[in-house]
Amino acid sequence: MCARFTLSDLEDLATAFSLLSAPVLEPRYNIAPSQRVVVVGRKPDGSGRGAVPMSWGFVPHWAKSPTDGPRPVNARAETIQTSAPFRDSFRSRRCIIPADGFFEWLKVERKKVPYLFRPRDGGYLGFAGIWDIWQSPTTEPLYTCAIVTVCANATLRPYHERMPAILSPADYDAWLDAKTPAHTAHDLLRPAADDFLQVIAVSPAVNRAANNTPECIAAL
DNA sequence: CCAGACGTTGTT
DNA sequence: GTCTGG
DNA sequence: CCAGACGTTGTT
DNA sequence: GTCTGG
Repeated sequence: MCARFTLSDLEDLATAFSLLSAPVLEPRYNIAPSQRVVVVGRKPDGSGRGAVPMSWGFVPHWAKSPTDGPRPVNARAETIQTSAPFRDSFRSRRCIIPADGFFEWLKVERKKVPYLFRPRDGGYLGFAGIWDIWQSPTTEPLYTCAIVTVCANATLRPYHERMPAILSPADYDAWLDAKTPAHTAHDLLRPAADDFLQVIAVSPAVNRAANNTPECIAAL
């Protein structure tokens, strides 16, 4: 789940995440794997939050190359503390990936019909994420991230078994703080409340990753 | 000991 | 069918 | 996630 | 990097 999302309403991004600025100037209606995403983290000196662009699709720091092996866009909460690629990042490189909605598909008569899920009352989603740096002697460091998934809630269940872990704003600091104990951080990974998200049928325009227009998030 | 795998989703 | 790129 | 490409030999 | 299988 969550292999496509949107970040279109930039007006309040900075205030929603206590950022002085965000590395995004253009709205994004159709964010797909391998593309650049905004990642919110704690500044190294601990003085609040910062936003950094990263590539969506996790590459562990020990990978032989970024193209050797899969680049998962999701990490299962159930196994994130023990899986080899993810466990170090879960301990010390947690982040929040802002969105204003995400997409799922239903297969209807062999066609993929997309739906947009977003907060019923508007505002942002903060996906729980993890990140890592991959480096080689001859290239720039590659920053990558993945979105943590949990079981679907009642809203998602007809569409998919999994959903992104959506943090409540009150938990942002604890999630980002590398000093937060792993079991405490893990307790923050829960399905959203059943009444939190609304479902909106949208145009198949979103199916093509190259389509990055408001049509992708407009209700049919 | 070294060599090789390590991750996700969906679909069947 | 399966892998890669977006 | 979906969309799109995927291969060879020989010859230029 | 670290763990598993041979």
